[in-house]
Amino acid sequence: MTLRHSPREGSARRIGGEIPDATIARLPVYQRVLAALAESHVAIVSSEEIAAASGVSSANVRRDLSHLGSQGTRGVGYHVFSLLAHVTQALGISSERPVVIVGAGHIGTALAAYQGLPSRGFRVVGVVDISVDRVGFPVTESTQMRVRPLTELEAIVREGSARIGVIATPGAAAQYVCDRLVQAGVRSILNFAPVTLAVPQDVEIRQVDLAVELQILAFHEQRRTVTIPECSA
Amino acid sequence: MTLRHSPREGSARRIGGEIPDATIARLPVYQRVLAALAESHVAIVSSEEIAAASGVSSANVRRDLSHLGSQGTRGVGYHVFSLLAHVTQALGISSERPVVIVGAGHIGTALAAYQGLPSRGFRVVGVVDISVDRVGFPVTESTQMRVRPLTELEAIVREGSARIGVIATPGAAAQYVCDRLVQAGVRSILNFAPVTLAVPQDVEIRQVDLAVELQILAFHEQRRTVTIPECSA
DNA sequence: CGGTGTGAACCACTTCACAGCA
DNA sequence: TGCTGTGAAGTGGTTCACACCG
Repeated sequence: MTLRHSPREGSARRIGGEIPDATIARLPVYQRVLAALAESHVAIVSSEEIAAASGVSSANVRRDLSHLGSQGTRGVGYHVFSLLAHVTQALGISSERPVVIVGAGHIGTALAAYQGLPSRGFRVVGVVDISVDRVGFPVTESTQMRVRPLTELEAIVREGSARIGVIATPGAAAQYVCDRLVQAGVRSILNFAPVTLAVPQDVEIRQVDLAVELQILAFHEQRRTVTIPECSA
Repeated sequence: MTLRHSPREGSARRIGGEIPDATIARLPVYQRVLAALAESHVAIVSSEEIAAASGVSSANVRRDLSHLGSQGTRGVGYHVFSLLAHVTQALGISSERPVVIVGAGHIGTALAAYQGLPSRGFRVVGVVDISVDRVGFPVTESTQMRVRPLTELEAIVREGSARIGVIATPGAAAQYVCDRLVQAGVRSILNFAPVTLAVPQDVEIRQVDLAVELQILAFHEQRRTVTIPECSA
């Protein structure tokens, strides 16, 4: 799932275009699709094609893109390169965003090893863990980055200017780690631990729980087998 | 993120209570919270308390629970055990759901090793990979389950009666694997590869893209720094 | 033509506010 | 008295349908 924690940042107006949250959640997908098209030297694309490649309705794609004030050509479509630039710009990939990862288990390592991060504007400035079995060892085979001790968390955040943190620890440690991240100045947290975290209002949390995703699938699966699949009139 | 693929299953009515999707996505969270309370031998809980522990408003909790036709006591609260039973029952955890995982990289391994799965009603019946470097080796240190070759995918699905599959492969392989899963009879797929998959209408896909989650955080992060944080009247 | 951009209708979900009951 | 359960109002997002224009 993806809990949205703060119902609506009581203050904090948006910039010009007033982009809805639902649109923002889709922009990265469009970006990926457009990047692939650009790679294939496709110059023009229609909302219908973007829709098909993103699993969204074409009307929704057009609405989303209109929020960026983006410029398609009527009767033709969108210019892939300029649209990609627009989307990328809206997502703010201009600068390199430092990210710190807490927990060098499977998920933490997966994220640290993920090839797609640099191209999306992220740089992992450190992976920390509490276990002596992991500290000092390379994060993955393909990197020379080493896992650092939890004690260095604050130093890593400070030196790397990280404002985004990832919690990939067991549930029991999550709130403690969260507090330390917030204390160190991290403002955005991606939490993989299966617990609800308490944070100050100005810190944003995104929750990803793998078991929850499976449970949602299972629910629909169950319903499908109980319900009559085709029910006309 | 969590793309909802089918805008609304054109057919397929819901059962009695007509439970909304948004509620379903929160039920697993309530389940977790209630299980923890039960563990602590708490007998009664109010919607306010559940709300606090789940990061949801109390009105929303009450509304959600009312969809299950659940029975709280006015002036008192909910009986933890019976409510937990209700929620669990609604999620359909009665039976053990077999799951097959494709890709024994970090994410696939993380899921296979996740302790929380059995208690939520899932059983991993197989982990397959195409790489000779992984096939035959134990999935994790703590299991005797071994990674099996991709060629055995269909056999594993059949023998394990798996109707849920997880794709944890590189993007390039995802559609191919997806086709094979569907062909083998899998009806629900959790996809971690950063691609949009094409599936028949009766197959449900849930998409989890770690980079997308980070990008959404980054967007808000950016906006926060650009916008005036406190803007009264 | 053909595809964008968008008002307007529609829909799903959330929140408010309070009646109703232990 | 206090908390549930729920009509009614509010909010945000999606879809429709078509005017508009290259």
